[in-house]
Amino acid sequence: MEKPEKKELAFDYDFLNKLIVGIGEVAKITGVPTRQIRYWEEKGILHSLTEEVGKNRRYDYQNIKKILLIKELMDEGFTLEAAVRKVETRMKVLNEMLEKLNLDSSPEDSQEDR
Amino acid sequence: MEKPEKKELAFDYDFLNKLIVGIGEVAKITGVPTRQIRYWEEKGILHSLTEEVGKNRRYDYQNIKKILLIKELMDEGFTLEAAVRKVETRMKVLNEMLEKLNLDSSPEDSQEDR
DNA sequence: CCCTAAATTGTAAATAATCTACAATTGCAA
DNA sequence: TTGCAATTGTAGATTATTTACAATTTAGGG
Repeated sequence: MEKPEKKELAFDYDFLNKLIVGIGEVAKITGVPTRQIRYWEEKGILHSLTEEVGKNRRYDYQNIKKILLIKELMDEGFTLEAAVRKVETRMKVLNEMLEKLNLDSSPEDSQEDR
Repeated sequence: MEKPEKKELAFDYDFLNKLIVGIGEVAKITGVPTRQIRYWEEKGILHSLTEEVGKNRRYDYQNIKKILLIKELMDEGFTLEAAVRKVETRMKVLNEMLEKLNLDSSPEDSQEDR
């Protein structure tokens, strides 16, 4: 059912987990300007992984995904608040999914071909 | 319409494609210090997506993957050169795979402007 | 041990990117 | 028009990255 090659790429939950990105890259990835990202965060919509105030903001996969989803909805005409409300439930699904996948792959990994 | 939830996470090739990361984040993700990443690049092993000299280096999924693979091999005792040689073939497989997946998933993606 | 080349590391000075905070502007609906 | 949500602008300070030159460590062969 599955080729050995496939495993290599499909899929890198491990990678997604380690993923950390600065605000500039998030802007490039999502198309949402840094200024706007900071604004959303200031409103409590996003929660970046900032270590301490003054230090640069860091975003994980979930954060980036959330930004993308909100942007999509707003492009369709939703207000920020409505978009956030709508995205909230999708994020719950996403989080549960990631959590589940983590449990599967965490116990003892990386004994790959060598 | 076309959104089975499963596809949402599994698998985000689209996301991997847009992914761009700064050198600091790459270091945190891979565990390879920034100084060493620059050294490898200077040797021609890596090719970051730097727009112009003086500007910050940017890395995509393939770059990060390559760094991770090289690091793994070196941790096992390979020299840098040997590790690079070994990784080169794996990267070819990875690239082909990504390319193929791109062809499959690209038509779905719509407006991207702004 | 000595030598050589590979591999890595250190650091200064300049530049790029991000930070916070305060203010201004736009868009829309009542 | 008024009011509020949403966004945008920017100055000045701070953090992160850049290049370049040099020093250090590591592994093998002689």
